[in-house]
Amino acid sequence: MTSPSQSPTATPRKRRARGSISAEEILQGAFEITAEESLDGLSMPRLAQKLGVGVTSIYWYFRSKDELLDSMTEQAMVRFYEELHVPDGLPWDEHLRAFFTEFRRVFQEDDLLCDVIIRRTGNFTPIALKAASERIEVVLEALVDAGFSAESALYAYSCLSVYTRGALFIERGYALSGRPTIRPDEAREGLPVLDGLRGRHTLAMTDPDDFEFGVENILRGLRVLLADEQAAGTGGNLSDLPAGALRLR
Amino acid sequence: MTSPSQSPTATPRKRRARGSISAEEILQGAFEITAEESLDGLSMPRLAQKLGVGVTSIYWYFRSKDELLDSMTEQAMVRFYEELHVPDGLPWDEHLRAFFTEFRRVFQEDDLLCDVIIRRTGNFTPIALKAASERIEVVLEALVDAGFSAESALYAYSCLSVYTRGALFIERGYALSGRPTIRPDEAREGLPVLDGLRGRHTLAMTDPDDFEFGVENILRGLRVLLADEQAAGTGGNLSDLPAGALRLR
DNA sequence: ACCTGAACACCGTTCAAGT
DNA sequence: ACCTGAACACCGTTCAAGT
Repeated sequence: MTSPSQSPTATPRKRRARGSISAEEILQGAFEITAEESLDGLSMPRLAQKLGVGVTSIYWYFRSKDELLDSMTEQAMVRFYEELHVPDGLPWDEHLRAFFTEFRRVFQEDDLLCDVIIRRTGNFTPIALKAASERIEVVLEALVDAGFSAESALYAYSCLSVYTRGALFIERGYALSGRPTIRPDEAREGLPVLDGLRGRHTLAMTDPDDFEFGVENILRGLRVLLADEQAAGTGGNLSDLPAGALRLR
Repeated sequence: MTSPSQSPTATPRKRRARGSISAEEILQGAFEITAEESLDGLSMPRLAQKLGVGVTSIYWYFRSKDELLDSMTEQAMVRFYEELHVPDGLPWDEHLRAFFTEFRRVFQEDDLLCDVIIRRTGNFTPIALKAASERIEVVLEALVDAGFSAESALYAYSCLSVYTRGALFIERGYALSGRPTIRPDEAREGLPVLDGLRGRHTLAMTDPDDFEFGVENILRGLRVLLADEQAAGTGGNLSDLPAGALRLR
């Protein structure tokens, strides 16, 4: 009555044929469970049950749950870049804005991708890293074409990437905690500036207007940097001349 | 031989007296375990064992592990701000730089604080939120004194905060994954810009020079914003005049 | 009012088989 | 070569007591 093989007459589930499972099928099941609830709801027993397979069978295809997650990340990475649509031919700053706005949009709309990519940065396999690098390269080339040095281009990308992923981390953390995002205003009592913003501004720091400000502000900084670099760079190794020194020529 | 109460003659651990445990003592034990290994190593049984207490006793003081973690976050918050030393009297941009550089330093040097505060944003209790708000207010006031509007001050703080916490999230993710931070360079093959930076720049995006660039670039953006705001703001509601329009007076 | 062990429903993983 | 159940060492949490 309590055991899985209930009474002796009930079928305890047939043994599956030799080639009847595959890594691909396991991965698909894992994605389905994660999509239905969350990554926390994904367990080896639940997955085995869903596939109609003994728990241990999964370990033939994936040495550990971690290895399974790594494969999910790789596969999700491909899916992510397929969904990331950024128009061509934009000026560099509009390009960055479009790229990171879209970057954020895709992850906001798909918690699964967020859990399996953003929250697993640091667990990227070489394959996942390669996929990311290829997409980053495209953005870097646009920046270099616009006049940034390769170094500055990567710094610029990194800054926006860390900012955007930071916002996603924080937002996902709120969602997973199950607590209300909008916080009680008591925390602002006796704090004149914060209290003055009551009603106009939450402390979430990741609302749409926060994100827009953040991206625009980083772009503002990059524009100044580019102007400085171009002013200094045309004559050779002049990067410590004051900005605009060459305009006198 | 295998059971905790080994042979009948061995002491199975005495029953503790009525007032012999306290929430404070439990919290302290929880911090010790977390400091010795990591937050993942903290479990209710391990904690009970460390305290010489039945597992269930902890549940008298904390309704759940989550509630215990919430209390840890609150207490860590106080500790964090005690360790955060930012000099007084700096100009606003140097103030922000000092604040967030120090912010990052403290969390980098103390994984426990990082695990219990940064990685638990979204789980802040009203008490934790209050502590944070009070410290944020100080920074906001410095910005308002420098001429920023209250809105811009909070946006500015949020941008740097999200960026800094993003960097900490990512770095901690690398550390916890146990994988090497410096990645194989194969991912760069066939990618001219990234390949050209080989050896000079990893893809971690959170190295010290990355962070410095990110903060400086955000400050650059804020300087332009402040100049625009001051130019537009002196005459009243002129925020859509082009920057510098009032300088002609 | 406080502390307790036994028990429940879960985990991830290993082992020694089966076919 | 692939699939299996039993078993191990863990979890967080609840219950029905003890004192």
